[in-house]
Order: sequence, then structure tokens, then C-alpha cells
Amino acid sequence: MDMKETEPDTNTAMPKAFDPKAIEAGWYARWESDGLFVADAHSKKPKYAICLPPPNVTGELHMGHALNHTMQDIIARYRRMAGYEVLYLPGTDHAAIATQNVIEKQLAVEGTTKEQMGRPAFAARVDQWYRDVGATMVSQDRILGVSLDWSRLRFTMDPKYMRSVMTAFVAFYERGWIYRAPRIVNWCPHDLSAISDLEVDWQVHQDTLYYIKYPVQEGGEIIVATVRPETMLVDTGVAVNPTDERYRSLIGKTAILPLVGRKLPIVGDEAVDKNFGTGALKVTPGHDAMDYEIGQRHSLEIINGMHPDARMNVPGLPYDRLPALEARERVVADLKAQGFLVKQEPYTHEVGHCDRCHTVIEPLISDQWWLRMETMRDKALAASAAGKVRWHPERYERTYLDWLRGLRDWNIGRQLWLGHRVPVYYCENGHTTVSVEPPRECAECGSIKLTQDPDVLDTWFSSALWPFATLGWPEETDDLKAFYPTSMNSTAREIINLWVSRMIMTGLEFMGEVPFSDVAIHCVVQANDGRRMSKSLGTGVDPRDLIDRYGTDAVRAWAASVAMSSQDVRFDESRVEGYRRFCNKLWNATRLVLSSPGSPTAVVPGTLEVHEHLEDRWITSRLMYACSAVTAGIEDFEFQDSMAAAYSFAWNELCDWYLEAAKERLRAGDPTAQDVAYFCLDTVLRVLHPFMPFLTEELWSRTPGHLDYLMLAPWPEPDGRFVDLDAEESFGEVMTIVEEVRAQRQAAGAPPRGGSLHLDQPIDRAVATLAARLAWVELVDEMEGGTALASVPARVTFPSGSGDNRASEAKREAERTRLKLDLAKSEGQLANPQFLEKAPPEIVRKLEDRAAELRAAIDRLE
RNA sequence: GGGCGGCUAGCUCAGUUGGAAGAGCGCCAGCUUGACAUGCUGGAGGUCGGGGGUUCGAAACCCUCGCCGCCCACCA
Repeated sequence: MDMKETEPDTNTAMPKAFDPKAIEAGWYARWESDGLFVADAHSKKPKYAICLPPPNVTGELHMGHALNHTMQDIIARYRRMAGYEVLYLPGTDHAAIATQNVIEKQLAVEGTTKEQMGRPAFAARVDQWYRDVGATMVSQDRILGVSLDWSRLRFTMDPKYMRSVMTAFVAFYERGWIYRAPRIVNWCPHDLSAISDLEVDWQVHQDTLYYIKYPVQEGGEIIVATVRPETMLVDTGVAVNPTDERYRSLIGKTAILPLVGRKLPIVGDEAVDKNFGTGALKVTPGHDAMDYEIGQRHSLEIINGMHPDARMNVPGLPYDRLPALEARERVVADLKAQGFLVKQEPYTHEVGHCDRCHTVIEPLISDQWWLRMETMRDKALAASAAGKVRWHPERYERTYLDWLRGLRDWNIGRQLWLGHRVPVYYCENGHTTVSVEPPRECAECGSIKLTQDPDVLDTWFSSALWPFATLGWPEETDDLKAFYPTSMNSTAREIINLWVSRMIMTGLEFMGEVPFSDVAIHCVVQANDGRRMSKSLGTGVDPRDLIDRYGTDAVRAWAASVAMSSQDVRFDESRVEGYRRFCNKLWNATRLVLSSPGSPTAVVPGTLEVHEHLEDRWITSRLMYACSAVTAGIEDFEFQDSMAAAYSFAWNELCDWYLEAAKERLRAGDPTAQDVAYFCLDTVLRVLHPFMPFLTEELWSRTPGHLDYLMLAPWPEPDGRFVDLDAEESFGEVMTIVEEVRAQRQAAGAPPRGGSLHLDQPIDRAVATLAARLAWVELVDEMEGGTALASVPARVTFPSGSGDNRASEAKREAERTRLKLDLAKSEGQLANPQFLEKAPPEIVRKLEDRAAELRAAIDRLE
């Protein structure tokens, strides 16, 4: 924007328009350098703690971060103002598998691979990345105005944090919950690692279902169906449902595997679905989880038919070392040639992909580290039953509990190049030593020739410890004592099970208490066409672009207004723009009040008597309402309600009505008007500060008597003395009259100001004078003709057009029709005896009042 | 396969115990009104996804169907 447009006004020294860029960085730097974000573990105040969900150090702040960090910062700032000692702790996550993939992609662009670089060079590259990108992500939260305690910045690969991770591993190991065992796992052929069930991304595939004939040794044949014919090469059985009449006689017989010749026992197993395919299942225990279990039940042989890179491992067969898909084609061709392929049909199903590199997952047998979850699961279930964790919205508690109830052992080992190495050491004599610090010698035989297990831990293993590892656990630090359990956690619903559930379990296990009492799940922002926001689809919106164009406060206000409002929301830029206008509106409202002459009489706004003027009584009453509504919205995690209440108060009540009503008094330096205006501004800036920290701090600093920070100002408590329902009712009448006169004026084509209002019957004098003033008409004692109003017994005339031209008459006619229609509806309902009998009396009375008003209005118009 | 959420004005969304349908944007008309044209004023626009039911009364509660989206799940 051209700065010339915003030249200072001589009266106020405030530019005409709010320019976010001019103030944001300055305020953040001042808050930070004055230590306003730093928590004091020794404070006597009640504590409120939030550990920022550590963003993966894989890139940049996205929309999810913007929503989540805004939400948390709203709460952190609110709690500080409300008298709490707030710890809002930042950090980042090394995100082993995700980071490895990001860096591998960069290497590919550079024409190299991590294998070519070797481990040490790759590790150095990763360290450099963590330093650079970690710094970038920190700066992004500063731009967002997030009041994080940077003195306590944590990283999951920090030496202290690693010690926490090792301690947890050893503790689990010593409880006997960690074990190593071969099982079917989700194997990613690209990352050459196992991943957990939760890291598998299921995608719909259009595939082919092949029906293959297996001859039976004792005579006849059995036909099986499969989408992965290449796996038949390592089939070790055929299964049918024991209740299936078609196949019952075959159980116990032997099938001959085509192309291979292996003898396959035919077994009966309940797991087989009679209605799928032919009802007969080829059993491949080495490459399918269900087959593995069937195999276990019937002691079938397990053959591993695949190398880690998804090439076939079938020595002696022509398919050996072929990639799975090529092998599939060859197998199908050979089956067809030899007459074993009965038929093939299109088949739609879901196929697991690695959620980080999107490679198709191959289920295969692998020796892995497992963590038993039973005890922790039971403690977590008990904690929920005891109401220790409140979910917002509540329905997500069930999502969490359902998953928890079906929980199985967690595969915590990964075969990646980066991450926390498993603290397990082997000696040359085959002994195992598990210890937090690298041991000097074998615990059993004293051998000093030790090698560490090559596996690293699942990233989520370390994230699971976040709420207490960041506070120093296992040391009994002051922070840990002061701030654990923390108060709230908020995140995206997709990691409820991956992360939130595991924090609850480890928190209960190691700290004996749930890690936080509230969990808030924010919505997902979709692209404006309803698709997922993603960089690769080109549907992403970068929060920094928005901040650039609309300012941080507008983006935060928007984030607050959508984050908890529903499950998903489509991105609508016009809403962000709307909040930018709101910022500007507040800016100019402040400018108006500041331009009133003299200095405010009241040192503390809101301390003068406000009885004299109706508008003063009204706006202060509305202020109390708005103030309570904003507070309730934050307390209830319904930030959209807070924003709506503050917005409509500030714009539709304070600016549209109060400032218009009090403008002349302000210009005249009326102390009460100034007091009320400053009171409203002061309060609304306070309650908006958590949502729009920069603008509110700037405006507050410009209003008289504010040398300190708004950020440190107390949260306003509604004062019952200002609640004035009579004033609200009277002012409501003013608004009705003013709006009707305005409408009549426009219908008459009259100029914006001028004209007369005559009361045919007396009404409240204060209402009449205020209404006349706001409607720009003169209250007169005598009047000939004129246009009758429906809302009050009064007539109005305007300078030119005099209120009786055709447009005006048409409008009056339409109004009469509408009123009559309404009256007919009301009377109809009042004529219904069942309504009179069964509806609550106050509802009946309300309707009667309304009918009476309608009749009066119709009379006036006729 | 199970579960959850959504379907309200042209668009994006509010509507908390059932008691006269709302906002922002867009649209139309009028305003260089001494805070703001990032503004002000007036206005048009909705049988609240379809169909049943409960009730004096349903956008809201129940049933059912239809789309859209998400989560969970070892049916080849």
C-alpha cells in the first residue's frame, strides 16, 4: 500500500487506515524482550500449561498449524490475563520417517542417494536440516504472534530429551513389556522399514481378482481367488470354512500348488468367508496377516517369498528377484498357459500405502520390537471412566476409546537411518544389555565387544513422552513439579490415536496422572472446492500469504472463528478479508474516540455515573453481555462464539449505534461520553486481545493512561451494576423507530437528512429525542399530513417528496400486507384451543402481545 | 464392514435445553454524512437434502433414504 494514503491525521496522529505490517513485528519483539512469554515455575499463581504439539521439522507452517497455534495462544493469553502463571512451551519433532523422506527427495533432485553418501554424511545433512528448518519454523510462530516461551524450546533429538526416551524404553523393558518377535508387519519397500498400523494410508485401487485352480491330490480340484497371484508361489495351505458344505469333504486332503508343485494341506477355518470369491482361500502365512493367523492355528509352514525391496525371493523359480508386479504378470501368464487360470474379474478394494512415501505396503514377516499395551490401555480406560480427560467436542472421546479397546501390541522399531537408536546392546557371546547410557561391558559376561541394535524407535514413541519429557523427566525438575499435569492439548483429529492416546498412556504410566485435562480437536480446513489442502494438489493455502495480505490479527480472528465450529470447513478468503475490515473498524473507532477534545476525566474508565443518557446506559449494559459471552466462548472451547460476540458488539452496537449517538457529546468533550467510550474500548480491546493481539495492544497503548502492556492487563469481569434491561428495551425502541424512518426516507427519495417527526401520542421522551436525532429528523409539535409509522404512533415528513409519492405508498402497502399476514398467523394459532391449553403460559402471552402490537401497527398505517 | 460429521439465502457458514429463519461475502438502489468508501443507509434473496413420524408447535427430537467428507477395520 502507498504510505501517502495513510498520512497522519492532525488531530489524532493516527493514520487513517490500520496497517498491520507497521506494528506487528515491533510488538512481538517488545513482548519477547521484556520476558512476557517466560513462565515462572516458582510463581504463587495457579498454573496453566500447554505444551505446543511439536511440529515435524519437515517444512513449513501450514493451515493446520495456524489454526492450532492460534487456538492455544488464545487460551494462553486469556489465562495470563485471568491471573494464571502460564507455561506455553514450544518445540519441534525430529519426525524420523517424514524427515528422512523429505531429505531423500532433495538428494534425488541433487542426483544422489543416502546410500551413495553413506551414513555419516547423511547424518550431517540431517543435522544441518534440523538447525535450518527448525529456525524457520520458530520464526513462523513469531509471525503468528504466538506467545511461546522460547527460553524453553525443546527438540525431540536434544540430548536431554533423548535421555527421557531411553529412560522410558528401559523402564518398559524392565517391566517386561518390550520384546522382540517375528510377526507380519506393514513393510515399506521404499523406506526399508516396518511401520505401524496407524501409519498405513489406505487407498482405493482398481485391481483384478484372479480365480486359480489348484488340483487336489486325492482327486478333483479347488478354486481360490486372489488379487495378488504372485504370492501363491509361497502358499503353504488352502483354507475353507468348516461349515461350508461345498468343501467339507476336502478338509484334510492335499492340494497341489500350480507352477511350484508344493503340497498344500486343506484346512477348515472359521475366518474364511464363504461368500467371498469361491469360498476357498489360498493361505500365504508369510505375506498376509489373516493368513498368518490361519497358518498359526493349523501349523502351516511360513515361507518368506519377498526381499525387503519387494522383489520376489523364490530361489529356483523363474520369478526369483522380479519386482512383485512383474512377477504377477509372469505368474498370471504361466497360469493361463497351463490352464490353471479359471477367470479374472475387475475388483475394487483398498490397498495400504506408506503414509510418508506412499509406496504400496507389503505385509511380510519381520523380526521387530514390540511394546505390550494392556496395562497402559487399562489405565487409560480407567482414567476416562473417571472423567480425567475432557474432550472438545465430546464425540471424539468415543473415537479414542473405541480404538483403545481394540489396542494391540505396538511395533516400536523402525529400520530407518535417523531417529532414536534402540538402547539395546549385544555382546559377542549373544547376551543382551539394555541401558540408558551406552554400557561399557556386557551386563552378563563382562565382554567389552558390544554392538548396538541397529533399529531406531518409532517417532511417536518419543512424541508420546512430550508433556513430561519437555519438563525434564526423569529428573524431578521445578518445571515438572510446577507444570505437570499440563492443562490442555489441542491437535488435528488424525493424530488422536497416533499421539494423544499415547501421551495419555505414558503420562499415566510414568507420572501417575493424565498429561492434560482438556483435549481440543480442531477442524480441517479444506480447499474452497472441498478437496484436501495439499501442496501436491496445488490446493494449499500458505498462512504466511494470508498474513501478508490481511495481517496476522485478521488471520487469527478467522482461525478462531472456524477452528472449533465444525468438523471441516471450506476455505473462504472473504472471511479473512472480513476480519481485516474489522481490524480497520476498531482502529477507526479508537481514532474517533481519541479525537475528542480534552483529557478523559475518569482515570479508570467506567467509573463515572452513566444514568443520564439512554445510550450510555444501553451500551454499558451490552458491554457486560459481550464480555461474558467472549469469556464463555473461550472457557467452552467455542472460540467462534467469542469472536461473534466481540464482533457484533464492537461493530453493530458500539460503532453503528453508540458512537453515532454519542458523537456530538464526544466532540464537545463531554466527560461521561468519553468515560463510557473509553470504557467500552478498553474492555473490548482486552477481551479481543487473545484473538487479535497486535491490533489490540497497539490501540490500547494509544488510549490514555496505558503505559503497561495490554497483554498483562487483567481480564475484565462483568459488573452487574451496568446491566440495565430497561435501557436495552428503550434503546431497542429507538432502533426500531430510526430504522423505520430511514426506510421511509429512502422510499420517499428524500435527502439523507432533514424532515420532521411528530408524535401523535406521547412516548418516552428520551426514546423520542434520541430516535429523532439519529434519524436526522426534527421533533415537532404540529404537523399536517405526513407518513404514519408502524412502530410508534407518529408521523414523519421529509423535505422533498414529502412522504407521499408512489414508491413510499407502495412500500407502506407492502408493509401493511406483511403485518396482516403475520397477524393472521398469530391469530390462527391463538384460535387453536390445543395451543392455549398445552403451550406454556408465557409463550401464549408473548403471542398475544405480539398480536396486539400488530393490530396497533396496522391501525397506524391505516 | 463398523462408526462419526455435514447437507440452512448465489457462495462460505452461525443457529446451546423444540416456541415468530441469521451473519459475512456477493447482488440491487442510494450516500465525497467531520472515525472508517477496508465506510454508511435501505433492499432483494431461504417450502432449513428427500420422505415419514412424535408434538398445540420441528431447521432442531425419532425413523428412513440420498448424496459429500472423515476415522476405524487382518475378507482373500
